Amino acid sequence: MKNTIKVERAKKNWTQADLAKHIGISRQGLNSIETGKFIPSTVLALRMAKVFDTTVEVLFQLDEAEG
Amino acid sequence: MKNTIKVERAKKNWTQADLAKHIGISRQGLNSIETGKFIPSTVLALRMAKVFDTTVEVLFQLDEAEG
DNA sequence: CAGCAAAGATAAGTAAACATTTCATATTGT
DNA sequence: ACAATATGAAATGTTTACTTATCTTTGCTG
Repeated sequence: MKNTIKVERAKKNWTQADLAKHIGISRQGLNSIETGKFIPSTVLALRMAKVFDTTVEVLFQLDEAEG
Repeated sequence: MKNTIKVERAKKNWTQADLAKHIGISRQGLNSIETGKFIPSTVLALRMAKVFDTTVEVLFQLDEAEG
């Protein structure tokens, strides 16, 4: 799964630590999500979409193998 | 977190087993998601939204404590 | 009423998410 | 270039998503 977290973060000029704090996870946890090391729960995805004022579908995109 | 999986399933006249097969998880796993026993991964949420031709936000709603 | 399919629930086990700590490597400002 | 800050990443440990199996309940249909 791909994501556009870094882009959305840049729009708000937030660090990983900033975003992590907003959605209630550790900085390292967010880093692992952002770099695709693990799949976030739907709660986290919804929280992220909310703070970025966008949708889960915009933030996360399934790739071929997952579709 | 609340969800409208049952409603969407009813629209398509699918059983839990049908939906589970479509998104690639066990029937019991889907049952546990549908009844709120655990939070699905974003991949599953996106797959569900896709097969129902809707969005993750429509299928899953954070409640107060999670918002 | 019998019998089957759909659904809910629970227990035990596995895999993966997420935390914490720590260290290395950019990137940026002065 | 130097220092401070931001990011990437690995090891270890805990929690939780998810599987498989089993049992019960509900509702439908012969």
